Amino acid sequence: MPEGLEVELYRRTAVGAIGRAVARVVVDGSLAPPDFADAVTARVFTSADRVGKLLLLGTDGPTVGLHFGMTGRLVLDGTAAIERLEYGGRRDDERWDRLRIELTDGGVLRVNDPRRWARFSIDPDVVPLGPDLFDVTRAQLRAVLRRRRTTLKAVLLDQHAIAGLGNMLVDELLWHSGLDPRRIANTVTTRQVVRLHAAMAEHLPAMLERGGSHTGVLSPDVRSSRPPCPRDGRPLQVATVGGRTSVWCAYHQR
DNA sequence: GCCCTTGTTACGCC
DNA sequence: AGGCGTAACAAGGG
Repeated sequence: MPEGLEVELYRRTAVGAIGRAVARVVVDGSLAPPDFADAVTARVFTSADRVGKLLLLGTDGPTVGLHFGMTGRLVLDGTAAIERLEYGGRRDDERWDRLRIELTDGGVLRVNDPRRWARFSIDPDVVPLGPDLFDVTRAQLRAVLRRRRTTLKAVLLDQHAIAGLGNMLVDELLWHSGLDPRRIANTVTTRQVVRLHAAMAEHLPAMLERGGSHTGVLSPDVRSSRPPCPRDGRPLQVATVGGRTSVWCAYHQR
């Protein structure tokens, strides 16, 4: 599913639309504001940025916001940013195109989303989002955890706290930093915050290089088949924490 | 054919 | 008041 890493790959694909003009917009009206198509038509793309899971396409007019939900894929000129998306559809079926931005040079920028959880916006408000997963400082991470009395898992999934982490990335980072997802956030020690921040700095870029949030130790097949913990051979636990299925090792994550 | 999956929001509770 | 937990949502796939 598109977490911050996948959306960063989408952003890199979207860079290919910079300098190109929009001829026509076809959009699923239930996923965008009423003025969306008019606001984008005849604009020229000027930039491709990202905050958390939100892709921001600058134009010579407004900024276009694309959010991909759980199964949204970005396709530019027939080339998908990610071919095989975890939990995404098996095919790139035309019926699942929720947004088609046809360019004057014959190219097309599409969002293909089987489950219709993508959302499209004009000049989206990024203020409520926390610091981006790649930019968050150790001090920011510490401050965010300090002021919350809910589970570590819930805080890290909260886009207002840190923008861009999803279920799989959070489990992966907690596994690397030896922290139990059920820990109450404001009981995490400074030393543990340092470990968590170091895990983000090391593993987020590494997973991005490998192709996304499914390339970690707790990969989707590990999550389903549940072998012993690759670190210490103890059984992995599975339970709902922070409202999401969580996988962790009760031996080395405390 | 039931049930799992996810990100976000709405809502009720304490 | 406001933080927290949970249900609901869509729909393909196992």
